[in-house]
Amino acid sequence: MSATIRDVAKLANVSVATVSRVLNGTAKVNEETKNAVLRAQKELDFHLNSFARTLATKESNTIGVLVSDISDPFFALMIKACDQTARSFKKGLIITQGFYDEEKEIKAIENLLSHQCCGIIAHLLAISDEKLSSYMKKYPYIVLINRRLDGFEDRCVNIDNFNAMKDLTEYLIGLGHKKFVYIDSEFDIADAKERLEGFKQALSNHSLCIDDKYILQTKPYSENAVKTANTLIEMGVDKFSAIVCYNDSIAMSIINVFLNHGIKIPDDVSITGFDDLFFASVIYPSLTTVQNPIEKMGQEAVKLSFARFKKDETFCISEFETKILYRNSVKKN
Amino acid sequence: MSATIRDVAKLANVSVATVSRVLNGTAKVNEETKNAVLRAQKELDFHLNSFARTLATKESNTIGVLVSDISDPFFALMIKACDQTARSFKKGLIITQGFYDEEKEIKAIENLLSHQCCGIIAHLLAISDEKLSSYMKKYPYIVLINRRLDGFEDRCVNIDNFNAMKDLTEYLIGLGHKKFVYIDSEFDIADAKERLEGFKQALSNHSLCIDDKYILQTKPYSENAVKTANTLIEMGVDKFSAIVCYNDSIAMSIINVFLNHGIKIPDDVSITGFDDLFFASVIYPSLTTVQNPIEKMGQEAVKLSFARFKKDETFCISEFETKILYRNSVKKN
DNA sequence: TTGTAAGCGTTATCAC
DNA sequence: GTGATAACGCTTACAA
Repeated sequence: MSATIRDVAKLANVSVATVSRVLNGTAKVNEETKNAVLRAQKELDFHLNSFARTLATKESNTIGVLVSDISDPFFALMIKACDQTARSFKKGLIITQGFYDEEKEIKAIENLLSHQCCGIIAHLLAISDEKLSSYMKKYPYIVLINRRLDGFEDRCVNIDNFNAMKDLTEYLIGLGHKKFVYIDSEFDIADAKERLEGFKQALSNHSLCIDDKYILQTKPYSENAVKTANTLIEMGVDKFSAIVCYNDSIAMSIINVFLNHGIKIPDDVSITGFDDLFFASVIYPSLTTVQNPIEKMGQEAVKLSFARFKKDETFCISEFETKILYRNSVKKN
Repeated sequence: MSATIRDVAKLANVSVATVSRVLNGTAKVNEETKNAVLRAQKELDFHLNSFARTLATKESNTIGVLVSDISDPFFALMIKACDQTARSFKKGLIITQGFYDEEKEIKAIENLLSHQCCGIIAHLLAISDEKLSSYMKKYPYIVLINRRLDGFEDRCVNIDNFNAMKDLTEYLIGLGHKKFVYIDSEFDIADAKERLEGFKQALSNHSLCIDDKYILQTKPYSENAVKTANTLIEMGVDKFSAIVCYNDSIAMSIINVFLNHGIKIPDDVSITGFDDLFFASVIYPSLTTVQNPIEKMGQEAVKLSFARFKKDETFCISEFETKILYRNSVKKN
C-alpha cells in the first residue's frame, strides 16, 4: 500500500539505485537527477522501509536498552542519557523491561537480540550469573550496568558502591551517630551486597556494631518500603538515631511515613538515601544521599557497547565517581 | 555470521518452510520433525530475524509510543501501561521522545513510521495542528493522548480537564479560599487552556476574580518552577491563600521552595496539583490533586490504535474519569 | 505433512 | 554518474 523505492524510481525516471543514493547520500548524484528524485519522494510521501534497509545492511538503526521498570525514575534517567548518546550516533533506542523476573529478563534480551541492535545496554537483576555469562560470551557487545560479572569486568559499568556507602556511613559516625538501622534491597545482587558491606566496614572501622534485627530488607521501590517504615515505628524510633537506606526511593517512603506519624526528620531520626534522584533535592527535608552518576554511566555504556559492536575493543571505561550530597535529612550537631 | 533459517533447515534435514512453521506455530508439523527442528535451533542458537520477518509479513511486532520525555514520571507511567497492553497483543514497544520541540517531534513520528509499527500512541505538544492533521489523515491508526484535534475526536484520548479543574477550584472556594494564584503551563496546548478555563469558571461561578498578575506560567516540569516559587515569595505569600498548579511537578517544586523558606503548608498557603504522580501521596505534606487515569488511558489508547491498524473501526473510547484526591496540602477550615 | 520458489523493499557490486 | 541485479532472511501460496 505504501510507496516503495521502485515507485519513486519510476516516477523520477531513474533506477532504484539512484534513488537509494540520493536518499542515503552515499554517492554523488547529478544535481538535477537528485531534485527529480526528491520531488518524486515528496509527491509519493515516501519513506525508506527501515526493515528492508536493516535486512540489506545487517545493521539496524537501533541500540537496545534493558531495564527493570521504566517507571522507576532511576531507570528513566538512565534511558534518557542512553538516548542522547544513541542519537549522536544516529541511532534510535529500543527499550525493553525485565520487571525483576528472570524469565521476563530473558525474554527482554531475546527481544533485543532479534532486533539486531547495534549495541545492548542491560540492567539485569534476576537472571543467574551462569545464564548471563552465556549471553555475554555469545554477544560481545552486551554491556552491563550496575552488576559485576566475573570474567566480564571490562563490560560492567559500575560505581564503587562499597566505598560510597562506607564514606557516607563514616560521615554519619563523624556526626556522632552510633545506633543505626540499615534498609537493604531485597534483591540479591552485587550492588546491594557491596553497599551493605561498605556500611558494615565503616561501623567496624569505628568499633561499632549492629544487631541483625536492625538490618531490614525491602523491595527497592517506594511503595514497598511503607511496611518497613511501620516496622521501624513499632520497634521504637528511640532505638536508633540514623537510618541508612539502600536507595532514595526507600528513604523517601520512610521519611513520608515518619512525618505522617509526627516523627521529626532529622531532629528525631536522620535518614540517608543513595542515587540522588530528581526528587531527592526537592522533597522535604531534602535528602542527604550519594550522587550516582547514572547519566554518565548510561552515556559511556552506549559508547562502549556500540564500539564493541563495531569490533572496536580498544574503547574502555573505568569506574565512575560518586559524591556525597550533604543535605537536610541528617542532623548535624 | 549468525545462523539463518536455512542453516537450521539443513541441520534438521527439512525445508525452510517447515522450520518457519515450527518456530511460528503456524501449521501442524509432525512431532518428530518438529523436535528435529527444535534441536537444530538450539544447537545453532538460532533466532528468527525480526527484520526479515517484518519485511515478509508487512507487520512488525512493535507498537510505537511517542512522549515528550521519558524521565518525566507522568510519561513513564503512561509507557508502562502501554507496554502492558502491548504485551497482551504479543507486541513490543518502541519508544521515541519529542522533547517539547516541533522538529524533534516530527523526527520522532517519522522514526516510528519507518518502523512499520502496528499502532502509534503519541503525546505531542509542539507540532502544529495543521501538520499533525496531515499525519492523522495519512495514518489512520495514530492515536493522540492529551490533545484535542478537530476532526479526529474519536482518536483523541482525553480527560475532561475543564471540569476537573473547575471542581478542584470549587472545593477550595468551599473551604473559604478567595485569593488565588494559578500556575499555568508555558506550553500552548489544549489541556493547559482547559484547566485554566475551568479554574476561571469556578471563580466566576462564585463571583470571584483574579488579577492577571496572579496567573503565572512555567514549564511543566519541576526544575523550572523554582523560579516561579521565588517570584511568589517576592510578591508576598500573604497576598493569596491558595495556589492552584497546572500539575503535580510544579506543585511539588513550589512546596519545596516554600518549606525551605519557612513557609508552612498548608497553614500559611494551600497548594494543589494535577495528575497524582507517584510522589504526590509520598511527599510532605501529601498533595491534594486530581487523579489522572493516565494508565487506563495508555492501555485504551494502545487497544484503539491496534484495532484501527487492523482496520477495525468499531472500537471506540469515551472520555476518562478523574477524581479529586483530598490530602494534606490544603487547609481545611 | 512437507517442499519449492516467489516475493517483501532495501543496499551494494558490478558493469557501462 | 547511472543502471542491472544479486543478495539480505524470512513467510506463504501452491504443489506434491
